[in-house]
Amino acid sequence: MARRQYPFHVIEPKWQQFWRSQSTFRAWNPGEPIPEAHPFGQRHGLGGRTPSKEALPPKCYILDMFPYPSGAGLHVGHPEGYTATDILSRYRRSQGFNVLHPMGWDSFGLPAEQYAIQTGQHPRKTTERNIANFTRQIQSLGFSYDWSRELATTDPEYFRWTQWIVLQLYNSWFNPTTQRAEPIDTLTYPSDCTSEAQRRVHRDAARLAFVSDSLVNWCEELGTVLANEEVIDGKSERGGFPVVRRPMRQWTLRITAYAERLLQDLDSIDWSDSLKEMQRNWIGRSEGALVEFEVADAPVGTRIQVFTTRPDTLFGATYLVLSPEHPLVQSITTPAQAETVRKYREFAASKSDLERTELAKEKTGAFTGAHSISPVTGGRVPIWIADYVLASYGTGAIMAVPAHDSRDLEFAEKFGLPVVQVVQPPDEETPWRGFADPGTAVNSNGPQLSLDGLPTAEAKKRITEWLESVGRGRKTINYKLRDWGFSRQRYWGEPFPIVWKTAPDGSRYHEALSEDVLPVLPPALDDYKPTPDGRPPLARATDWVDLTDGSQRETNTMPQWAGSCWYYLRYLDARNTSDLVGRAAESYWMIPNGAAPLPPGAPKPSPGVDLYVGGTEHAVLHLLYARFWHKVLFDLGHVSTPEPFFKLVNQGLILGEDNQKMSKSRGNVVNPDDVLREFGADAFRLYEMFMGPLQDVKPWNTQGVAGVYKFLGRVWRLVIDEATETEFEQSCTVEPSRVAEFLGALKPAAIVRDVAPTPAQLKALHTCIKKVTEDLEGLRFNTAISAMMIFVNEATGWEVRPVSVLRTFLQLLAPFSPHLAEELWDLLHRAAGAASPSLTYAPWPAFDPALLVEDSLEIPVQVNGKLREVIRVPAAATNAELEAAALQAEKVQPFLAGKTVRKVIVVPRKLVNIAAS
RNA sequence: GCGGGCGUGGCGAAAUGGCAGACGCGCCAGACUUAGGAUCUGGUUCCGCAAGGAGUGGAGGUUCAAGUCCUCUCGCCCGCACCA
Repeated sequence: MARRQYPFHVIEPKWQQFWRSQSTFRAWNPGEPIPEAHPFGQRHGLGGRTPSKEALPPKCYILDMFPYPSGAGLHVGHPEGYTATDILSRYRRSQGFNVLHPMGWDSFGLPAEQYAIQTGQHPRKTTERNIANFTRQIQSLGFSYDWSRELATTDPEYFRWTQWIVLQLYNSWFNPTTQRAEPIDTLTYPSDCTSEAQRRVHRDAARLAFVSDSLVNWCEELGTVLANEEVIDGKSERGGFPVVRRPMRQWTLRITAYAERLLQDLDSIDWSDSLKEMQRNWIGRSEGALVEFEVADAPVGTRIQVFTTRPDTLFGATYLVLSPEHPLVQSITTPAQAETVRKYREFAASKSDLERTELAKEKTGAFTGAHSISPVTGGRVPIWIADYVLASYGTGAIMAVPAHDSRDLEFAEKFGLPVVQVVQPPDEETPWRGFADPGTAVNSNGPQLSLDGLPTAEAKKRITEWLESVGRGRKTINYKLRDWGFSRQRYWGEPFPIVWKTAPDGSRYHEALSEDVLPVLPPALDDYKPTPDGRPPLARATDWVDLTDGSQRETNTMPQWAGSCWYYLRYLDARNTSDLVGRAAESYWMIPNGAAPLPPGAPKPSPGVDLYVGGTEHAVLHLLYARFWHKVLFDLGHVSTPEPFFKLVNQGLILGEDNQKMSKSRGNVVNPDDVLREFGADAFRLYEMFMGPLQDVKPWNTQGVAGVYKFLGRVWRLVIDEATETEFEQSCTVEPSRVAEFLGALKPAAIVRDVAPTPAQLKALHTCIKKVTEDLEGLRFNTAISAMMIFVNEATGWEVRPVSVLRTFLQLLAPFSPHLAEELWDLLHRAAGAASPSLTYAPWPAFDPALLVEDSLEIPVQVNGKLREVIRVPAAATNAELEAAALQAEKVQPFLAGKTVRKVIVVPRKLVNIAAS
C-alpha cells in the first residue's frame, strides 16, 4: 500500500461519531421541539423552540431508492446515487433548506425466503443480519441521512400501513364519471341487483383490489406458479417439468383505471424524456374502434368484438382471429373442426408467454369451421384461432386485414387466405401489399356506405361514426397496461388483511378485516415451502388460517413492490403510531411552503419529493406502481399532491474495470469496503462523482480513485505543511493509541495566515465558488470537482495562504468530502483560537461577480474561421478597436496578403473572425 | 421491427453555435531523494525539424464560424416487442 496521503482512517470515524452524537442531520417536522444547541436551530434562530410549519425554513426532500439488503452487501453502484443525493442534501442544508434525507430497507424478498427453505432459519433473522451489514457499510461512507426516520418494509409497524393502504384499495372503486377513486359505499347498483348476494358480486367486481382469474404459468410437479423467466421451452427451469398456462384466482389491483391519468400527469413532472417514454410505452395508449361481427349459423346475438386501430380497413378484413383462450371458441367451433381446435388450444396452452412472443417465428393457427358476417359487406368471413392474438389485449380477437398488416399477411400466406387491397399508398411506386401506413381508401364500397377516395384519417372517422349509428361498433381507447397481479404464493411478504367466508348457498366470498386488527402478522412456520397440494406456505399454518368464526385467512402474500410503493410517505413521519403519516408533516414536506423566504440563489421548491435518484431498472414497474398508489391516496384525501416524485434522475450503471457489467462470475466486482480501506470514504465519494456525468454508464478505474485521493492529499497539505505531517505520521507509528490526540495537536502551516487575500486569490476562489454552485444546481458533480482541482492547483503555488480563502474553499469541498472538510475547518478555527461553527449549517458562500472582472482579455483572431493568433486587449476595448487590433496582428498578416477583407465578425469580448478572399 | 440514448486523445471525460481536448488517469522529462508505486515542476490529439497541415464514427448541408444546428448513413448501448 502506498503511503497514506492524509490520516483519513482517523478523521472519518471521528466525524461520523461527531455527527451521530450531535444528531447533525436530524430533520425537524413542524411541531417538533428543536433542542437549544442543535446547529439547525442555531442557524435558523429556532433553537429551543417548537416551530410551526410556517416558522420552519423551506423544505427540500431528497430521496434515494432504498435498497434490498442482500447478503452480498453493498456494491459500488449503490453509493453512486447515494453520494449524489448526499452532496445535494448537504448543499441545500447550507443554503438554508430544511432537508429531509432518509434511508431505509426494502427488506421483503425472495433470497431470504429461499435461504429459509434451505436452512430453516427464519427469514427475519437473515434480513436483520443483512440490514446490519448494509447499515455499517452505508454509514462508513459518511452520508447525512436522518437515521431517526429509518424504516424497513418487514417491520410490522411499517407493513401495518402497507396493509392499511391495501384496505383503502379494497374499500374503493374507480368512478369513471369523476375519474377518481371513491369509497365503495358511493357505488350505485344496477336495478337488477336486488339481493345482497347480487350486490356483493357487483361490489366486489368494482373494487380497486379485486379477485380475478388470470392466466399464470402453472407447474403441476412443483406445485407453484412460475414467473415467465422461470419457464424455458415450456418446461420449468428447475427440474424440467411441464408448465401450462392456466387461469388462477389472484388478487388484482385496478391500475388500468388510472391509465389515462398516469399518462397525462407525466407532463407535470421533471423526469428524463427517455424515462417518460418508457412509461408511455408501457401504458401503451392506442386509439381505435370496437367492431362487432355477427357469428353466422349461431344463436342470434352471438357476436365477436374485435379491437382495431384501423377501422378504415374493415372492407379488407378477410378473416377473424380469436386467441385460443377466447371464451367463444368452444361454442362456435364446428364438429368437423373440434378435434383440430382442441389440439391447437392444448398446444398453445403448453407454451409460455416467452415462447408465444420472442421465440415464435412461424405463425400457427387452426380454423374453427365457423364464419362471421362482415358488418359492411354482409359477406362470410372465416373465423380462425391463433396464438399470435393475445387473450389479454383488447378483446382477445381481431379482424385480420392481411393486405395492410404484416402479421395478418404472414398468416394469410401460410394458410392460403385471401388478401384484398383496401388502401392505396400515396406513392405510386409503393406496393399496396403489406402497406400499413396511411393512404387512400379503395375497394371499400358496400351496400350502405363507401369509403373510397377518403384519406385514412377521414375514412376512420367516417366508418366509426357509421358503425356507431348502426350499433355495430364505437370509438375506443385501449391500453397495453394490464391490471396488476398482486398475489404471491410466498411466505416472506405482507399477509392480506382479508378473510374468506362461505355464503348460505355454499359460495365463497371475501371480507376485509377491520383496520384495528392490523398489522396481520405472518404465522410462525417450521417449513417455508408451499404445501404439497400447491397452496402457499401460509396455508401450512392451519391454526393461523382458521378463525374462530369459521372464516379462513387469505394465504397469498403481497409482492415486494407493495412496501416500496409508499415508503417515501412514511419517512415524513416514520414513528407515527396512529396514522400512515400525520397531516401536518405530510403537507409540510409535500407542498412547497411558499410563505417561508427562500435562501438567496436557491431554486423554487417543488411539490412532492424534490429529487429522487435511483437505477433505471425501476423505470417502469416501481415508479408506475408508486404513482398509482399515490393517486389513489390522493383521491381519497390522504396526500396533498397528485404525483409523488417531482424530479427524478437515473444514475448510470458502473461497469467493472474491464468495461463489462460487474458480476461475480466475471470476477470484476469492486467491493466498497476494500476501496475505503485503502483510500477512505471521502476519496471514494469524490471518485464516484468524478468519473463522469451521474446519468452515464461508466467503467470503474482504481487508478482514478488514486487520482482524486491525491487531490485530497493536496488539500490536506494546503493547510498542513509537510514537516508537521511527517512528524505526525511518526508519532502515530510510535504510539498508535494516541492518534486522536496527535491529530488534535496538528497546526496549520506557517504560510497559512490570517491576512487579507490578494485580488488574484479572491478571483481564483470566486471562480471556484461560481462554478461549483452552478454545477451543483445542474447535478454536474464531475465538473464541480474539476473546478476545485483547478483552485487547489493554483493555491498550492501561493506563498501566503489566507485563512479566509481556505475556509471558504472547505465549505465548497464539504458536500463532496465532508470528513476532511470538517477536520480542516475545525483545525483552522482552533488554530485561530475560535470556536468552530457548524460546517453543515454554515451559509453557502456567495460569489461576487465584481471579483471576476478581467481588465484585459485574450481574444482569438481567426481568418476564414481558422485560428491564427490570440491577441491581448483591454477589457473595455470597443468592437472597432478589437477589429483594428485583429487586422494588425502580426501572425495574421501572411494570411491576409494578396486577399481582400470581405467582412470582419467581432463577437464582443470573445473573438474576431476575418473573412478574406 | 418500434422507442430512447450515445459515438471526441492511449483511458475516464470537458466545451451558452465562437481558441476542441478543461480536469483526472496513464505516459515522458526534470527536481528533491539511500530509495520511490511519495512529493513538487514541466510536457503530452495526430503528422511535421519547423513553418504549417489534419482532426470530434462516415457523407452532405446551413453559417463569417459546427463536436454543437439540419439531412442521409454506419456502429454501439438501453427499453419494449405478434399490443391488432
